[in-house]
Amino acid sequence: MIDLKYIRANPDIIRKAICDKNEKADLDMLLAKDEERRKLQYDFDNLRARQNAVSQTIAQKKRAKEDASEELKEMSEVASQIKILQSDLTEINAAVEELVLTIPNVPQTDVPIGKDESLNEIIRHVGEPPKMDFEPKDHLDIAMQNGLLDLPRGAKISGSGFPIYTGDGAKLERALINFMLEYHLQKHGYTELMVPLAVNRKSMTGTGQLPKLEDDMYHISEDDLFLIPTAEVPVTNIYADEVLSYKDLPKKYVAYTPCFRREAGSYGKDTRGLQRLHQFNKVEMVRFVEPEDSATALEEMLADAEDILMAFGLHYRVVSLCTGDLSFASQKTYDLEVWAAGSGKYLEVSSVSNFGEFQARRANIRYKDAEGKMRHLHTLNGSGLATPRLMIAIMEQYQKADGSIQIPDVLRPFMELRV
RNA sequence: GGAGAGGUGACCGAGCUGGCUUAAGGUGCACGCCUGCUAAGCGUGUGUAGGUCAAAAGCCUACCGAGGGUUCGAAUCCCUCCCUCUCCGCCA
Repeated sequence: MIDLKYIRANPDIIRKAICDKNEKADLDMLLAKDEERRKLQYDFDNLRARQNAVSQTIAQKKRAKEDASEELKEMSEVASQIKILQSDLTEINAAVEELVLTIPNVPQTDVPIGKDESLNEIIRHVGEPPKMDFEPKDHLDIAMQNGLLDLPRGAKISGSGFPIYTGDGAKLERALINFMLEYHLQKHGYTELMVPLAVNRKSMTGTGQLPKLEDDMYHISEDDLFLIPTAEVPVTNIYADEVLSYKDLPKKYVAYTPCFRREAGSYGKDTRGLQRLHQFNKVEMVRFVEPEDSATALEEMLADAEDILMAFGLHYRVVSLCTGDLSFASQKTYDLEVWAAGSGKYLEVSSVSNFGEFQARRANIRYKDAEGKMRHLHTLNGSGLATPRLMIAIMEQYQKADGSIQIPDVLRPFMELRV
């Protein structure tokens, strides 16, 4: 969340951020409630001060066996006033809190302004589309021909968007996950975590999925738990309500998890095969850094994700999201889009974002800097990578004329483990 | 799910027959002093958040797992919930 003091001091910046991000937060209501809150707080504090002072007097008089009935009479009046103020204060604090949580993060100044993805900025292309002397097939056709997927039966047991990977398809999926994990561990210095796949409401609020995206998530009502839409949620929240030392930073974690997304209300578009799923696998990178380091860390994480695509020898492009396409919590985001040769388009396989202190405030993650000052740290995360579209790209970019697939060399050892 | 014990400041830990605790004491940390022997001793300081203020200082308020309640006054009494530990039950 944004610092309330900052909002109060810079309402225009916030107003512009809400507008640029196509959000619908009621800033004026928030400012009015905040004003009201401060008045109440002031009255409450003064009354409390009075009560504390007189209570001391009462205690002294009682000890000296003196009469304190006059003070007691006054205090019974004060106490009832305090009670009223207290409940008003509780109410208004909750209202302010609720409103603050609807204020989106402020985009960085170098983020292109635009209302939707059509105004995203393509930063660069890397590699070349493979040259083929035959008509490339679509990944679903390739997968069917090679027996890698069974989507109808996935749909039967769960619903559409829940894929079954079969035989070598399952093995390839597992190889991708293992390769990416090991790559980030060995070459990029991350620490691996295995984390819960169901998290509570507090965690979802901490990273910013709630309250906005509740309808997009699978919810276990009996226990009020949510299936994670990304490992970002459990991993970022591991330090919620904690105070770290600057000596502990930066922290770099990588975690593989399945991800679950209801994506309420989105049908039809780009849903063929593995393009858009309710359950998919993803290797996620998360960093906790000092504020001064987050801009650099973002570029590093982008490079970490790109390394995977380059290791696979895939053609892709790097996109900087415009304000309208930025997520609620993000200050700046790069997407990596990989070339799907069969369908002739670029597919998003990674999103790398800097959240500044936005998530750290929400989740209450702080650290003591070298001067001993308590500060909110910065969080970042990036997919490294999501597997379904990566697999699409591998199938489509590495297909041969006969419909078979030539697995990238770096994956071979992961496909051929022997027991 | 059942029974018992417990959750106190960065950490350990006292207080828990309500007011003389602005949460004792210790460890750690910071600064200073002392000392020739790989360290110890002594002294001082040491949280977070909100408010007030142009700002700082100062002052006020809140915070002893969370939320309610009783009371003039709650770390301390009562209720609900969460979590941890031990034992039992159930289960991969």
